[in-house]
Amino acid sequence: MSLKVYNTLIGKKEEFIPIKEGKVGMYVCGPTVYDTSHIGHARSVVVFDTIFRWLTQLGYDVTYVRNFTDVDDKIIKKSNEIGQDCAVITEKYIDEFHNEMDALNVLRPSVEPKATEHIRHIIDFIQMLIERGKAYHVDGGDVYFSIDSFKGYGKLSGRNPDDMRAGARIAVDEKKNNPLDFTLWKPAKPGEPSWERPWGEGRPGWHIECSAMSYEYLGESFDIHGGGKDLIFPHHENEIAQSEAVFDVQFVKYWIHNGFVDINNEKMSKSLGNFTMIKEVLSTYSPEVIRMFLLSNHYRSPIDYSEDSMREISLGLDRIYAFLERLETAGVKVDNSLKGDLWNDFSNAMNDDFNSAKALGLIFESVKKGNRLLDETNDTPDGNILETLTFFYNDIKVISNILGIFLLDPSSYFKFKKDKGMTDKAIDSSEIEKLIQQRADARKNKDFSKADEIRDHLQARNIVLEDGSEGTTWRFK
RNA sequence: GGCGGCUUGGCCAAGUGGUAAGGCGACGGCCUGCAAAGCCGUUAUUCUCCAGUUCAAAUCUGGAAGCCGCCUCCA
Repeated sequence: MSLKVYNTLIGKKEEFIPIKEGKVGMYVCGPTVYDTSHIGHARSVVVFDTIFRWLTQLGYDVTYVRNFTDVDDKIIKKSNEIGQDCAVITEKYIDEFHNEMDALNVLRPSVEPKATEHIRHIIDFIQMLIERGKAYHVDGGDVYFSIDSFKGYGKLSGRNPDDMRAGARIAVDEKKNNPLDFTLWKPAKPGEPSWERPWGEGRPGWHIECSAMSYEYLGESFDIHGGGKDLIFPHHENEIAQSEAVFDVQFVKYWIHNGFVDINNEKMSKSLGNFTMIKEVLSTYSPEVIRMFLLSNHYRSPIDYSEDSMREISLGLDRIYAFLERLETAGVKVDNSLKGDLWNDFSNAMNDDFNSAKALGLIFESVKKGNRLLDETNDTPDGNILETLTFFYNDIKVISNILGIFLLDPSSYFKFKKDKGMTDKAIDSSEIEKLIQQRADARKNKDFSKADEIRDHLQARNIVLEDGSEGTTWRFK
């Protein structure tokens, strides 16, 4: 089965055929680095990371570009507010972004260009647009893209420029030929980051960065351009206009857009004050839980963040790790040469527009089947059953490298959870061990009321005891 | 106002023409001194509603209702 992707440009799934055989050029809009990243940023990055991994798995030589917007009004505003140099701010948030993405198991893209390091290319790009009559500069130093000079404007977002012109929400700017014309270059105020240009000292607009940088690394025409749904208009529409106005060839073949992370079924927004930051989530849940959550819905659908949904995902991840641990205990070994039905089904799911939600369902099915086989053989499988279980184990391991989850050794996964609980709750394990020992003595003497008393006491502190064949262990509720 | 999307069991969710994956929860069982955990089993004749196309529809068409997003910075 070949890869099918949903292309925003045509509004449906189609077969993925790269422009150059065996190679894929992919550009994804990265963050504007002026603030802490939220869980919505994480979704976009994790989704495209998974897509990047899958394309690589399929054997494509992928050049993956994800930019940093490090010159922007919001950065300048922040700089003025806190009295720090823009470069200091952007460096800080780039570091933070990298740390968080590393924690989430996100692979570094092939290139991570910064706008400020490509001003030369941006200026050249604007110059080409002006020369072709697609852009114009006005008194005061602004340079605008002329919407009317590009006939395809609106083809990605399905908008008609004439309809939009009537829209009351677009502020009319006397200097623009058409109210929809957008900024390519804006004049700088004293003290702001700026670069010298024939048409005035200033800085680039947001949209032109991506056209210039994608051209630099991927050329006039490339395979995949991604980003959040909210970027379709105007950002990506404007990128198409800029790039196609200059080169006169199709800019991007496949446009891929991810849905939002909602809070209580609404988009996160400043006005609602419902942002959930990545670092906040990381302080509560393991990175794999977050990653699994982000991949548990189809990438184009909205996904609702809540404590409940995170708890559910966390339990599901425990289930998978418990199965892996059980396989290891039963002596099932990884044999990388084998690929089974699970891998096959998983591949089909990923080839169907990167359906990671379905893929996770398939894994749970295998977990269930595998547990049943282990039950039937009293955890001492051999022959065909051992082979089937080896297939499961192998396939899950290979899949873990695509989804970026359940990569840990099961025992370290469970140990991590416990250690984290102890740190968070400031629990001293030796005290717990002492109580467990007292309870064990009571049980030996058949003094069950005392034993239960100790257990209840610990339970009140969110500590649950588990009596196993090799003694009592404890964990957090 | 223009454009787009969504509505599947108690909750989350996959499923784009062939007769409802999966997770959480709940209930029953195994295990246990009793529990807990783990495992197993059961849990939607039905997919917001109405009409239509079809041998066949959650899936296609038309209409209604509700919800969400974009049109301004936004992943």
